[in-house]
Amino acid sequence: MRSDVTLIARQLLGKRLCTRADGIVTGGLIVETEAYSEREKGCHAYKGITPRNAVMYEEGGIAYVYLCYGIHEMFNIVTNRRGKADAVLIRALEPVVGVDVIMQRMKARSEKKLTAGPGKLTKALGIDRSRNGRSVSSADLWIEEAETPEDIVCGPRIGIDYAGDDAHLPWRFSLRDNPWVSK
DNA sequence: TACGTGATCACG
DNA sequence: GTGATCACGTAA
Repeated sequence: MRSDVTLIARQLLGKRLCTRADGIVTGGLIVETEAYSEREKGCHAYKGITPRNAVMYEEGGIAYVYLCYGIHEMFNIVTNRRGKADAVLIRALEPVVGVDVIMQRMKARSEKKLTAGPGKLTKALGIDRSRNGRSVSSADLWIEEAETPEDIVCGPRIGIDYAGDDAHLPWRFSLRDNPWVSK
């Protein structure tokens, strides 16, 4: 293993995720993540490789973006070595860079809850499936060191009841009491 | 709590 | 081809 996906999910908290979309830079602090691994039933790669999940099997450091419920783009970071399908879903951000643009994209008047949820933050940062398989260390999509989290909490992942026992794994991580964490 | 929404995948 | 399902968000 390159590194355990749950460790990487924790380490991503507090970092700043930025994109350039339509020539505009927006970004936010990562405050909530979830880990997924091919060895548990919550993961898209549990039953093996398919056209959709193929990028999860690539060398880590690229994006896995897919459409969920026909509406929402979901943004993950692939984390393991080639052939080992692990990924971290980014579930919530605290908006920091280009907040005015983010508010326009979200058609919001208040900054509240702009990016609290995996489907919302992709819209806010202009991430869609065209980013699938692209590096997360590029001029259009990158991660910066920012804050060192003081208090991380974990719990079961959201929306994966189909995973049976694995739905109870405490693989969701967030910053304690952070107001930008999703419901 | 209910449902929109359309890609995806396991069938045949 | 077809149909069930889905790592959500919003309205109510």
